[in-house]
Amino acid sequence: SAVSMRDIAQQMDIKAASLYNHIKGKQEILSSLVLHVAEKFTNSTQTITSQDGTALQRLKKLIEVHIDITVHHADAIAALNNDWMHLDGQDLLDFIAMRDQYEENFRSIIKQGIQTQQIKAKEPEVILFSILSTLRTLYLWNEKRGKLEVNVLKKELVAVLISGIV
Amino acid sequence: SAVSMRDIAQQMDIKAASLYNHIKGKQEILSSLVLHVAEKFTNSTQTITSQDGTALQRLKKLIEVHIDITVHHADAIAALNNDWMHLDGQDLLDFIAMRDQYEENFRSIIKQGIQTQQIKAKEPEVILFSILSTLRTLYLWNEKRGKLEVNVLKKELVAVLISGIV
DNA sequence: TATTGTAACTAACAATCGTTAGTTTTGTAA
DNA sequence: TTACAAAACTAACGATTGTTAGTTACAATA
Repeated sequence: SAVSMRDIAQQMDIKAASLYNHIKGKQEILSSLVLHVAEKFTNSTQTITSQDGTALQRLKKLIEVHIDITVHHADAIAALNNDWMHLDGQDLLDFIAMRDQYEENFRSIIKQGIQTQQIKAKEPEVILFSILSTLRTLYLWNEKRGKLEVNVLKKELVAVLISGIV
Repeated sequence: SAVSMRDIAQQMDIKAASLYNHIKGKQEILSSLVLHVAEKFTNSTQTITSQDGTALQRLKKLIEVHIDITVHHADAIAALNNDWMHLDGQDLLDFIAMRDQYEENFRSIIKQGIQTQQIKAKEPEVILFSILSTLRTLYLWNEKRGKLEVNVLKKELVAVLISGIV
């Protein structure tokens, strides 16, 4: 609601009513933005989970893929993070299902790592939350900052999230 | 804008107009929520920065204090995280000044740690961003989850953020 | 040249927003 | 019992919202 249809139209140098020649309504803008990237995230974890590798290799890959998607879809991710709860009907249900699946895949990789003793036996939820929080906020920080080169960013962030800072 | 004055009034079992016997307007609700906790955060970093101790001791203390404030002011922190940009006039300027000061204190502790070699020589901004993202999102996760006991939460989170997970 | 589909436009709608004015109820102190 | 202040109420305001109806401009195709 922070952006009106008239705001959007103005940015496109047309009138608000003209938007309706192209889209069904405001909700469609939101859902096409959000569901599109949500699928990307969910599909990528699904792929990684189904491939083989140690938990740590998978976790590293997961972080790198998340960074890639973030860098290439910063705007849509802003919508996803802040406005997913304003999706309606089936769109909302679909989003929640995808988010749950994404988190569940993430969680299972962490648990696998704890079981094989590659990861220290901490509360898995604390680890999951800590990593996910950082990744989900990356879109904000990446444009504010002087934009590190993507590969440098990956390397540094993987190191900090996995090995800590000491 | 996701919450109307009529919504707020309904939760209080009064009519919207009656709110104006107690407050000046909607903006006052926002600013009193946000500025109050913002001061808490900024004051606490200021105190820690002025006390002595190694960088790592300070960093640990900083994380613990942030967790304390979060647990005790979850609702106001939701407003701070999501709606600080809707503050107006001097309130907005004050908030930004406090936020900048908070981050600057955080940053200087990290840099101090790198200089004394207590902290690995990574990009300080990546470390700052990673820790702050996690702390800022804690309010969301803390109510969703089964609420770990505060001291357990502190111990686990400090360990994950500082020592990593391997 | 005539036709047709795309995409712009103006004007207006019903709903909702924050807020104000003016009035009534309620509880406490004199 | 009276007086007064606090806090509730009703009703309405002007502005803004998403959306629709109806119309016009324009480019490509037959």
